[in-house]
This record gives sequence, C-alpha cells and structure tokens, in this order.
Amino acid sequence: MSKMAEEYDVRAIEKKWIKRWSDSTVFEAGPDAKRTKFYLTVAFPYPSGSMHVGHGRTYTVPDVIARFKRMQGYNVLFPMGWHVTGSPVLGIAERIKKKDEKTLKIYGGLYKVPPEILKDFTNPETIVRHFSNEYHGNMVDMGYSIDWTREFLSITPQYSKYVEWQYKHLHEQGLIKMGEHPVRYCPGCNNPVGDHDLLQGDKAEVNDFTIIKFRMGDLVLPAATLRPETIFGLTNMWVNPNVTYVKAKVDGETWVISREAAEKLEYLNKNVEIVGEIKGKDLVGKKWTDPLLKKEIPILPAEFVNPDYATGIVMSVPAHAPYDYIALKDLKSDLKPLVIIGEGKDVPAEKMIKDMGIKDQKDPKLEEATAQLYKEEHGKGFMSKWIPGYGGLSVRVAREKVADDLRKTGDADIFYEFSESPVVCRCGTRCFIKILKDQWFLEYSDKDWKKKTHQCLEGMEIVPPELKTNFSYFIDWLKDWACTRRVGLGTRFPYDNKWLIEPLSDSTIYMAFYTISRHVKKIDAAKLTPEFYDYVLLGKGNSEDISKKTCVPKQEMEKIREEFLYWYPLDWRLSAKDLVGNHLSFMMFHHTAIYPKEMWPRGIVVFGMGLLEGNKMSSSKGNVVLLSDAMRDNGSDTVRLFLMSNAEPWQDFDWRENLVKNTGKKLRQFYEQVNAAIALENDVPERDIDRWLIGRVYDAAGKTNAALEAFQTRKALQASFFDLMNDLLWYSRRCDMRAETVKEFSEVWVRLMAPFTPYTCEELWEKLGHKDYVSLAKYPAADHAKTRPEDNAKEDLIKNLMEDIQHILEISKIKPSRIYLYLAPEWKRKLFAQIRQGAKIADVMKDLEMKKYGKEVPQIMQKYRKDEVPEVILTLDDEYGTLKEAQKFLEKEFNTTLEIQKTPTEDPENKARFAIPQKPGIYIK
RNA sequence: GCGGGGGUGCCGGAGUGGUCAAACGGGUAGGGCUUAGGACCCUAUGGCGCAGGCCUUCGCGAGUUCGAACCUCGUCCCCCGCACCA
Repeated sequence: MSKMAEEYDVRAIEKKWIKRWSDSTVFEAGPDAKRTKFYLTVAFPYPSGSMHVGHGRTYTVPDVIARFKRMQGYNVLFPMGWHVTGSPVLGIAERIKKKDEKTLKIYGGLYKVPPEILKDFTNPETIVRHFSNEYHGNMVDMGYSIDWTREFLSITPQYSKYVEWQYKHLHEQGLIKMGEHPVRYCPGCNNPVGDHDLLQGDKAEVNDFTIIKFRMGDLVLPAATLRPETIFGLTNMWVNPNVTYVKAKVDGETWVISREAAEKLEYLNKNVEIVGEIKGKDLVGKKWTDPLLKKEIPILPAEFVNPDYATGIVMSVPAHAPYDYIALKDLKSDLKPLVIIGEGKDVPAEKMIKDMGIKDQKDPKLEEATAQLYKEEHGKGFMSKWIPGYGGLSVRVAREKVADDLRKTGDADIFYEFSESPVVCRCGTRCFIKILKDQWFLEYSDKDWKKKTHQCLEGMEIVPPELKTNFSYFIDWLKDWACTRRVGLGTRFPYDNKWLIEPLSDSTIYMAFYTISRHVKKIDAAKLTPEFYDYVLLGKGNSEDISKKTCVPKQEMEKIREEFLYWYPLDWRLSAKDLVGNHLSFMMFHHTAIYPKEMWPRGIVVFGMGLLEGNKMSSSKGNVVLLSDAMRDNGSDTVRLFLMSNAEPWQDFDWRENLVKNTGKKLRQFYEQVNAAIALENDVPERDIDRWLIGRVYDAAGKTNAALEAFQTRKALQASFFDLMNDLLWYSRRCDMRAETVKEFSEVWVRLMAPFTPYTCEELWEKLGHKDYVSLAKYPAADHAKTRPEDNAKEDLIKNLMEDIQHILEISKIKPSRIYLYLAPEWKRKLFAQIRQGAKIADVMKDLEMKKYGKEVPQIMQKYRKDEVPEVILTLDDEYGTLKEAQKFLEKEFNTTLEIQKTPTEDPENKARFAIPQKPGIYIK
C-alpha cells in the first residue's frame, strides 16, 4: 500500500514531529557567542479558562517570527510563562462554590472540565494551575517552538523575589508613594471593583463635582456642580420638597444634605455624623450666602432634584442651564436669568429652548439642549467682561480657577459621583466611590519618569507605526497607579504586608526573568536576596561577596549574569491592542526605572482582535471556538495557516468555518503537489518556462522575507503560498513538468512555508531527502541571478495574448479555424525603448529611420507614456521564439492552428498595425 | 469630549499618482473531469460594443495634475480605547 504513505495523514504527521521535536532540544536556546541573538516575548496568558482561536492567533504570530528568524540563523529565544496573579479567579472560584449556573455552564460545558476536576475549582489556585497545564498542552500541539525550560508561574517564589527586588528599587527612587485615590468600591466584597466585575453600570464614569458651600449661620448648604464657574449666574438653589434632608456634622461643620449623600461622604473619607433631619419643603424660601460674591441666594422647590445624585442640593443658573430656566418659568418666579458667558443680549438657555421648541420640564429634548449648550460654552465660551476677577477668561480656565480659589478658602470641596446609577457589583451589592487612604501608588505622574519613558518610546520601533503617537499619548495620560490590592493571588508588597502587588504591576519587566529563570528556578527562593538580583541583573557588587551572603555558588551567579547579558535587551514584545495603555506602557516605565538605557526594550508589535463569523468573540457569551477543537477538526497547520493569512497581526481577523475548511484543502494541495514533484522522474531539457518558475519562487522568497521582517504574515503568505500555488498550477497547465525544476521549486517552497506550517514542512523536507530539521534549515532569500525580468516578460506575453484572444472570441463569437499573430516591427521596439528613457517627440524625430513613421510615432507617444511601456522590451527574435515555443500550448488551449508572422504576409483585415512590443496583432479566421 | 483607526466590486480585503474595471480569497453562474457526488481544472461575474475598444465606478463635494481609488481642502458616516482591570 505505497499509496497510503503519500496520503496526507495530518494526525500522524503531527504526532511524529511533536515527538521528534520534544526528544531533541531544537528549540532550547542558550548563550552562543558565535550567533546573533534574537529575543522575543508575547504577553504571557492569564489562564482562567480554555484557549480559543483568538489566543491561537496571539501565540502563533511570535512562533512564526521565531521560526523565521531561527531559519535565518539567529539564536532565537521564545519563552512562555503564566500570569496567574490577580483576582478574577477568586470570583470564579466563589461562583463555582455557590454553584452559579452560568459559571458551571462555561467551565463544565464550554471548557469541558471533567466533573471530578471541576469540583476542586473552589480553590482559585487549582483553576489557574489546571488551565496553565491545558495552555501548555495546546501550545505544544500547535507546534510552537517555545523553549519550555524557562516556563514559570507568576506565583513562583523565585519570581516573587524578583518582583520584590523591583519594588525595593522603585521605593528607593521615590517612585512609589502612599496616598489616597477614588475608586469604584464594593462594600460587600470590601474591595475595589473593575469593569468586568459589575452586574450593572459598567458604563458609569467617575465625575468629580465641585461642592460649593453656601452658609446660613452655622449651617452649610453644599451644592454640587460640574460647572463651578456658573456661580456668577446663580439666581437660586433647588431642593426637592418631598425629600427629607439631614443635618450632619462633616469634619466639624454642620452640612444640610440628602441622606444618601451622607453615606457617600463617609466613603469619601469624611467624618460624618447625622445630628438631625430637616424636610425639603421647610428649606424652601430660606436664603443662603454664597461664598464668592456674598449674595443672598433663595431656595426654591424642584421635584426633579434627585437626592441620590451628589449632595441632593442643586445650583440654579437659568441663563445657561435649560432645565433651570424652564423650572423657574414654571414656578412663575420673578427671578431674572443672569448671563455670565459671552457678551450677547440673548439668554442662551432661553434661545436654545425656543430654537428646539421645548415646551415643558418633561420634554426629552431638554437633555439634548443641556448637552449642546454645555459643549458650546465649555468649548468656545468666554466669561462676560463685567465679572470681577474672572471676566474674559475662557470658560475652561475659569472653571478650574473658581474651584481652586474656593477650595483655598475652604469654601469648596470635591465630591465624586458616578455619571450613571446604580452601579452594582457582581455580588449584588451597590457600589460607591471610595477614597482609599493607605493605598500605594506607582508615581507615573512623575515628570522625570515620564520624560525617560518618552525617551524609551523614541528609541523603539512600534508595529504598526501609527500607534506610536498613541503610546506617547498614553504615557502623558497615565496618572498615579494604585499598585496594591487587598485580595487575589500574588506577591506581598514588601513595605506593607497586608497588601498584595496588583497584577498589572507585577508583570512589567518579567521579560528579564525569562532570561535567567531556568537557573533561578533551581535555587531556593530564600537565597534570592536583592543583592543577588542586583548582581545578576545590574552587575552591582562582586560575585564573591554576594556568593558568601546568599550561599549561591560564585560560578553559578556569574553564569546567570552572563546569560542575562547575552539575551537582554528584549528585541520584540508582542501583545494585544487592549494592553497599550497599561501593560505595554508600564513595561517602558519600569524598564527606564530599573534598567540602564542599553537594556530598554527595542520594539513592540500590537495585535488586533478576533471575530467569529463576523461577531466579536466572547468567552462569557460562549461565542468562541476552542483552539483544541479547531486543531482536532482541521489540524494544527491549517489553523496556523488560516490565522496567519486571514489578516495582518494588527488587524482584526475573522474565524469563518468555510474559509478555514478551504484553507485546509489548499494546504492538502500543497502537500500533494510537493509529493508529486518528489515522485516525478524525467530528463526534459530546461526551457524558458522552467527558468520562469524558478524565478517566481525566488521572487516570492524576497517578498516573504521583506514581509516577515515587518511582521506581515498575511502579505508573506500571499507571496509564499497563494501566489506560488497559482504559479505552479499555471506551469503544469502550460508545459510538461520538468522533474529537476519542480524539485528545485519544492526545495525552496517547503522552506518558505516552514514557519507557517511546520509539521507539513518537516514531513515534506524529510521526503525531499533531508536528514536535518526544516525548522533549522536555511531560510531562502531572494536570488536576483535567478529572477530575470525577461523570463517574466516572456510569460506575461503569453498570458496577455491569451486574454486578448479570449476577449476577441467572446465578442466576435467566431469559431476559430486559424489564428494569425503579427509581431511588432523593430522600429516600434526602438521607439518604446526611447519612450522608456523619457524621450520627447522631437528627439525621436531626429532619427532618420524614425522619421519614416512620422504619422505613427506621435500617435504612439501620445498613447503610451514613460511609465506605461513595459520595463523589459523583448527583441523581435526573442518574442518570436517565445511564441514559437508556446505554439503547441496555444493551439491546444484554443483548439485551432496558429500562424506566427514576423513580417505580415497574410493580413486581410490589416491587424498587423495594432502590434506593439509584447502585444502581437491578432487576426482570427 | 480626548486620542487612534477606517469608508474600494455580491462579501472579506489588497492597492497610495500612469501598466487599475482594480491582486488574492470567498460566494454565485456556466463548462470540463467523473457512473454520480466530492475534490480538482477552465471561464464568467459594473455597463455597452459592429474584434483586442469605449463609458461609468473606489462614502459625498470641490481642487491640484497632461493624468487621481491613490495628493490637498471641506463634508458625512462607521469602529476602537479612556484605567486600579486581565
């Protein structure tokens, strides 16, 4: 059954090469002074569930690049680790404990975790350990050329010691400080909550209101506003007459606020004690003094005032707030709106209401009017000239200044409130905004640190390049980052043990750890003191002293130091788009703080997202295809090939079942074509078409190299896979295949494809008679000696000619009995060459020979400009020879006979005059 | 609002000044092969045409140019991110 051996048994091939690769050490990389190193990493996964094809793409890109670079002769390090620190798994474990149906469905159903394992998922660490094992298995099956000797979990004690070392340095440099910060907070979980931990209100933003304190005797009435500058246009205050307000002692003052506001203030670190109640309707009519102009401001009733929004006391600025204007009008109040922005005579709110045709307080268009006016005034407005101290300032500036000035005199404060409510945690508890007091921060706001980070970015290559401005923006935008958490898995914060280092903050410079992890893993964590890391990573101190202190042998330490120096800095960091503003920016920040300039990372590649049949992939919605299922149904190489050819890495890719299936068919064809080439035996002499085919494969090699250097996997495959597939197809249609040609073609082709479909290519490489791994074979480069433009010109001549004949046959509906071809005469070839060189009509006409064609020359020159004539102009004999060689083929294709005439002897319809170089005149009988 | 990206044929998506009615892939239709189907191969897929041609197309409008999908300006629309979270 020799035929069976040629069948494309994907599973058997994969199994065979997984074993061979893992039995050898092909992908393990150690320092080698003779070879140039190439070090790339991809964001290590947070394994809280199974891998889907989106993850498959993320990890296949670096593998393709690693394989490409390895074949180019670089010493490539491609490591992998597991980011298991963080809190999401705690929630998952909690929900599994509670037997939450949705969670059980995802883990038991979608991820197919067997019941006997699932029952232990009440322990968060079990979850991450289970899935990091599963990830590892999937990655091996995908054929990733990872150096597994460096694998680690982010809770590995040796790694924790590394994180501690990093934080010690940051602390010494004064880059971490204790402070306060408002966070979205769940009283039920007693912890800050992130977006994905919310049941409701995930779109709510944190607004910072200015509280302005109005006074009456000892009482303070704190009105909350987003537009403090409008205090100058204040006519009255609003309270809800149906609400019972409270009197509360707030940091020594007695405030009149809503009951809800009192509770919120506690979270905002105010000392709050409720001392009495006061009905809204009893507040109405009372007059309060404003702190700036010392004017008496009356309180009016308004039912639209929501006690659960900020303080429950609202400022009324009828000239600039449509709501206030209309409410005042409804009350038939005699208070007059006071314009404080611009110099116009119109009252802006009034005008807006009229223009939009708003009739009463319930009109939904009021919302729009408010937003529009806010936008206009905030964007372009200037304070009216009459306002003392603030007149003429832009609204933007005045807003800040009013708030600052009032805060300085103790007449204003800040109040944080959600822009939408309610905000509800996954545990069902309503969230508040809390100011954390003894929170630790990474001071990304530090000017010098930002400056250094910008320098780091300047020196880096970003793919795609347009994202560089985005990074720059993020570096400026990053404020201090709360880097400690109360719960989760992770490393204890060295300066305050009740805190853990927050998971984004513990994985900023882990790329350096990979370079030494295979040694460090074997050392007892207790010995890994800061001195140890100072020596191996920064070269501080001497190995002998530190060896005595840490009990790590001197030689061992020196070896580790050398390995770090060999690999670092990192050449490329690959990661998904959503990490630009955090992980990737943090990486730059922390490298500049810890490592000297020459160790800063050199490049970043940012990935797009994944779609499934046109819709966004989402594990929680079950809208994913698991990578293991995809591999089982299609084979790993097909999955890889599809993911790499569907889109460039930074673009969104779309997993479509029918396209994946078609990719599988194409790959099978590749396998069969190469097999057929191997089996072919003959001694056909070399022809132009053979030189053409070989030229094509080397041309593709050039394009593929260039594309992969720029991480363009799709473009690379366009050249090395789809185009070459079509070229081979054309070749086989065009002539009898020559064994030597197709073998040479295959030798190059298989190596070109090896980074993309390594299993298939290893198998074919072996069949081609090689004893070494294709994974380590030399990657083909462009070969200009083999890609000769005239070979292309000759083949294009045939292709174009066929199209022309085809076209004529269709239009004329002639059944051909004979086709005549007339070649362009020498003078036209000469003319084309002159046009190509940029000659003008006058130049050409100087030539006596050309002058003979005085009518035609200008016509041709008008029609064909410099860039429109072919690069290569064949001689009359070459063109004739090419057509002669293709004659049999053309006669077969059109099922007729062919007459090729250098000089027209039989031309009844005068078609020869149409002939131009590489485009013969055609007459069909 | 701020920042980034984008609008191309039935669809996805190349193309960034002339060789563009527009690569490649998909879909559809016709044909070949086959007992049949699948696989594979060929052809067609904006309109017209009296032979390789002409006309109209690359969100919309204007401009630069001998010449624009590609450059400039304006305009409309769409997508993504905006944090204490991996």
